[in-house]
Formats: sequence, structure tokens, C-alpha cells
Amino acid sequence: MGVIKVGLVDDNPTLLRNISQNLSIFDELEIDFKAINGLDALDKLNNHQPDVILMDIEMPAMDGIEATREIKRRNPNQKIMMLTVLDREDKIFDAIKAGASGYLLKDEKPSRILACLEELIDGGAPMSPVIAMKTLEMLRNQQVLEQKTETVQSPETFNLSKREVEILEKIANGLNYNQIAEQLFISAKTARKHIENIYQKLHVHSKLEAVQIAQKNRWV
Amino acid sequence: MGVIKVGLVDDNPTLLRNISQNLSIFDELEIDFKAINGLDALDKLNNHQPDVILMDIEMPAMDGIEATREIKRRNPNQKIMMLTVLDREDKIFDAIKAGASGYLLKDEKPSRILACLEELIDGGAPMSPVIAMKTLEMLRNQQVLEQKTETVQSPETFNLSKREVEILEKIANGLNYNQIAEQLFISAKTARKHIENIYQKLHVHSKLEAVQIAQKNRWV
DNA sequence: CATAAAATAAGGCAAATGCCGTATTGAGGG
DNA sequence: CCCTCAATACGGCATTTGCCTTATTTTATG
Repeated sequence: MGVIKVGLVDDNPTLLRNISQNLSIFDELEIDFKAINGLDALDKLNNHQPDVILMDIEMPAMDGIEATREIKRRNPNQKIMMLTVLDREDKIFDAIKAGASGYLLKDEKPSRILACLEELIDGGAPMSPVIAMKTLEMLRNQQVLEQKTETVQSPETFNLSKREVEILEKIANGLNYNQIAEQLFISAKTARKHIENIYQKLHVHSKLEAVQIAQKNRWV
Repeated sequence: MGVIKVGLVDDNPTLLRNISQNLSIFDELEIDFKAINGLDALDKLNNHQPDVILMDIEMPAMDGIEATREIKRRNPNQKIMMLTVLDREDKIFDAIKAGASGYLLKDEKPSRILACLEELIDGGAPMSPVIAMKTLEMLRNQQVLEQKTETVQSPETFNLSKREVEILEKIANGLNYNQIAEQLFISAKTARKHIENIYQKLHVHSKLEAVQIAQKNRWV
């Protein structure tokens, strides 16, 4: 691995210069380009191939999230690390969703930034401690949310036959007895009988309730 | 911050000794206790208060995931870091869900483990690069799943009045006209009129379809 | 092969539903 | 002050639905 080529994107000229100077003391990397917003970055990428882009979030014209999304769309292999003062959860979310592989706060020491850049190149996902913790929390919460909607039961639990599940699907599609009969090539009377049996097995008394159970358990 | 007290949990005696020796060269930490499985760890915790626990995953009697869950249940503030050779996604998932705040692979250098322990104590969530990347991927995937069920519209889109949404909720609860009328202190005829109006606005022709739209858009 | 379970079919009836009117009242906006 | 709209209310009617019964055929399953 040779010298790491870094692209810097930040709308604040002072910060941009500071970061640039702080990083340029390291022989392990070189500043490939500087951009002052997302659009500018996209433009710069036309004649630069940085190993990694350090991206601010809040910028005029095109913010870091959008820019990340667009850059990753054009080149999915481009490594992008968010470098920002923001640690708002929704922004972390959006950044990760957009394709960022790392997320550092601006108060990290230059040596630490260098270490993180190397980790990123190496296929890792370096994050500032606070960010990493929030990421885990998001993951945990999402899991909890999914678990709530769990407790699904299979049709077999209710002794529903294959045909009855099929009928249930038709009911869920809003069809009436005649339409169900037509689609399944049976008489309307038979369709109704099936549905009566379904009601008994599910302990319900209307299409509406039957469909709700079907949907809750993801049979439809 | 004084010396970091570390609890080690691993069923492999050789590994346990190796880790212990590798870490004991640092003055910044001390080995508080060693345990050979989850149950043993729980027992040891009765008379030890380590700052952090380094936990293996695959162990007999009680594995690291279960042990983590139980330890966090008893003391939510206990910091636990998984230290394992496994990097299977589902295990990472489970470990995070169980309450682990960090996840390191066993091939990390001792100095790196120390740094991660310090980061953990500091409120961070240190992870080996591969793990961190997988964590992000999981988060991204979950997001994508949630986005699919998006495209929700507000009741206002359909010009539904407040009362009509209220009626819709009752319908979704499986009530018939009379029951709705009772609960809202109006006549059954009025309830039916409301529902007729709802049908027109939603372009549907049955309770079932109306409720499905309501559920799809999360009005209920 | 026997037997049970599932799928098919039909008749009948009361209640619920969907759809068509009309009409009054009160609140809010131009 | 007028006008609209939401909310209230009622009558009628055709259709759908939920529930009851019985019965034949097909399909596993031991």
C-alpha cells in the first residue's frame, strides 16, 4: 500500500485548510483535492481518483449525505468517511444509508484520523466512539422493533388446509364469494363453505377479522 | 481513571492463559478474574466488579451471548466486549442485541485490545474492522427493508375528516354499524353514512378494502 | 383396501352491508 | 351575512354475508 490519496470536502475554508495542514505532516498520505461542497466534489472526481474522501455533512449547494449517495451511485467502490461536528442520530443513519463507510467527529486527533483512514482502506468501518455506540443502539432498537411484530404463527397452527389459505388470499384481495368462486373454478356455495370453515378455525366471524389475522401472521 | 479491571471468560484454558499473559504486560489494566464459561462468569461476578468483561462466544454450559444477556439484565451498566474468532453475522447481531458494547476478533494485537478496552470504558463501541463493516451493512439492509413499506399517505390526502378517521379505526377493530354507533354515541344510520362517505373518498366498496388502506398508511 | 380428512355442492334464512335518496344543524371562511 | 362542509339522522332496497344443514367426490394415509 503506497501513499493514501485523500479528497477533502468542506465548505469552511478555514477548517479545510486546518485539516489539510494537520494531515499533510504525515508521509503516509497526500491531499489529492479539496472541494467546498458536494457539487464541487463531484466535479473534482472527474479528474481525481482518491483512495478515500473525507466528507463534511452540512454544506450549501449539495450536502455531504447527498454527495455521498451520488458518488456511491457512480462508483460503489469509492471509500467515503464522514468528518463532521454533527453527531445527530438521524444524520448518522442517513450517512450510513447513503453509503459512508466511516464516521469521525472533527475533534479527533490527526494521528487518529490517519489510523482511521488506514483502517477504512483496509476494509474496516472506523467510527468515533460516540458514533459507534449510537450505531449499536440503532441496531438494537431496530431489532426490538422487529421483534414486536413477531409472534407470527403458521396456518398449520389453526389447522388451515392449503385450499383455505388460498381462499384467504382471495378474501384479502377484496373479492366477494362469486369472484372467488370464479377464480378458483368452484361454485360460490363451495367458496362460502370454505370461508365458514375458516371462520371456525380462526374463531372469527367476518372477512375483515379473518384477513387481519392472515396479515398479522404474514400469510398474505 | 485508574487501572482497568478486566474479567476474562473463555472455555479454552490455553487461550485464556495466553490472553491473560498478553494483557498483563500492561500496567494500565489488571486481570480481575477468569471464568471458563457463562455460568462460571455469573458466579465470579458475585464477588468481583470488573470494569469490563472480555467474553468468548462459543462455550459449553452457557455461551457468551446468553451470559451477556443475563449479566446485562442483572447490571445494565456492566461493559462487555466480545472477544472471539467468530465473525458470523448472526452472532454479531445476537451479541449486540444481548447488550455487548464491543466486538473484537482474537487476532487483534494486545496493544490494540488495550486501546479498545480504554475506548469502551470511555463510552465507545470498539469493533474490529470486519465487524464494524458488517454492523454498518446490517444497519443499511434493515433500513432498506423498512423503506419498502414506506409511501404512506396522510388521511388529508383523501380529504378524510377527523370523524371519518375515527370511524375507520372502529371498523378496523371489527365493529359493525351498531357497535360503532354505540361507542360514538350516534345513530347507526349516521355511522353508516360516515362509512359511505369514506368509501367514496377512498374509492373502495367495502369495510375490508377501507381498513386495508387505513393499515397500509398506518392510520390504525 | 378402509377410513378419515379435505374439497366440492346446494338450500334456506336472518342479519349486515353497500348504495340511493333527503334533511337538519352548527362551525368556519369569504 | 351567506355559503360550504362536516356531522348528524332517517327510509328504502338489492346484495352480500354469516350461519345452519345435508350430501357427494376426491385425496391422502395407515
